[in-house]
Amino acid sequence: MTTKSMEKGSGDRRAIRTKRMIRTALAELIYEKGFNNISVTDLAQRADINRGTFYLHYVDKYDLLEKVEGEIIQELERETHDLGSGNMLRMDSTNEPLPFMVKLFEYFKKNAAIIQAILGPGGDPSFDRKIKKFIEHNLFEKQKSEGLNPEEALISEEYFIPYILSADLGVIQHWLEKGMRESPEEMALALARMSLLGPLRAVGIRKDI
Amino acid sequence: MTTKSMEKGSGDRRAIRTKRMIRTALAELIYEKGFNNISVTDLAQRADINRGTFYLHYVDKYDLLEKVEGEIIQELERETHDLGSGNMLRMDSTNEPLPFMVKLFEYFKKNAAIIQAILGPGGDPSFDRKIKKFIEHNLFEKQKSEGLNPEEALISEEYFIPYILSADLGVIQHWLEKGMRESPEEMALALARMSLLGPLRAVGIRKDI
DNA sequence: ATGAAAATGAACACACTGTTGATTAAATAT
DNA sequence: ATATTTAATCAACAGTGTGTTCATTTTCAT
Repeated sequence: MTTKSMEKGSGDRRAIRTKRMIRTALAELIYEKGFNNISVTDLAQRADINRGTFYLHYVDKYDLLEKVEGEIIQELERETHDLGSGNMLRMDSTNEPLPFMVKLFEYFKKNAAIIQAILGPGGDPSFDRKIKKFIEHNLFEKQKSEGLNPEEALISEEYFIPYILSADLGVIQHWLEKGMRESPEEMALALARMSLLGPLRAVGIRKDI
Repeated sequence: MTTKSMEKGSGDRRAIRTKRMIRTALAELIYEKGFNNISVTDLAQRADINRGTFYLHYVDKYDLLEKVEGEIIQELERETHDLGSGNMLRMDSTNEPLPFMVKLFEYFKKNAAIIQAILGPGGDPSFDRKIKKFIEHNLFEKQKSEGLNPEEALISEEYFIPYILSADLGVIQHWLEKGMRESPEEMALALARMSLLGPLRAVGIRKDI
């Protein structure tokens, strides 16, 4: 887009420092009082910068949130784009997690503070959808209906993807909130098993079906 | 609490009318511009009432949202409390949906406008949790771990409930957004099958496991 | 060391807030 | 049908946060 580097003032130490402090303040404040109740004044105070400085980098607090979310998605794409072929529909072992899912849990663990804030009750309800869309692109890419036999389908094809995506994200959130006690590998495996066998059989009940 | 009826001014026709108009305005405006960007002034204009009148009923817009959400949960409880025994863990037929789930879809269809607004991207991220908690109380009440054999569990018991709750709500949201083309019975049955058999087998892929 | 870029501090009009008091309108009760 | 009670209106108020500007100071890159 721009002719110079890539964005206005992203090369300067000060600008980077300022943005970092604003982002940290954002995570803290969302967690403390919810995004709704945050003012730019709050952010500036918490980040220990002049209020005017905030407007040097962001239009308003919504612009800030949007950009932070965008950077998270971009970073996720960067860290997972080389993990191709790990398609959900081809997964056949209940003893090996999908590499993509492992990476996902690892990234979430690494950036738990800001992600938990945005995904949490005081966060942004639209981020949920952005994450799901990202996961969908990676789990069900292209060959969506390959190997799918409409004759044998017990349910409409339309709903099993939202089912899995929501389930996965729900488990991720639960894991985050409970302090990330399990390893990314354990979690990714648990998800694979629940989607393959069904949550009820995977947990040991209902092995009779 | 109060000695008189139950709440200040809830018996008067005018008060009821006003509240109804404010609620309708709320649903519309959330849908249009998101709860974040709504002002009390907006609500009053859209509902065609004096701004001061709003403050006669609610403290602020957050109070309004909270009360609307509370009423939804209360109404749900009222409409489903007689549907006992429909426990998820005891469900054994893949041809009969849980009555509780059918009722849930029916209620959501009946109140689609406001619920879609609050659950949607411009809505309240904490409502998600309230709904899930309500569903959990009804699907997994009390006898949580009955019939559960820890020896045979492939995954930690802790995660299958969040898995199912998130999956269910995700499917409900998808159904709402796509215009509620399927009947509540169809949807409840699809959910039952996916949780019993696993989403992948239920849709016709992966019958080999 | 010098020019460029970022951060500061103060000031500004503006929009929305939440409250008040006086007045009008409409519902309920008898 | 009228009296009484309750809700809604209207205008005005100070208060808070907004987004912008401009002159000035500080820091960075080279």
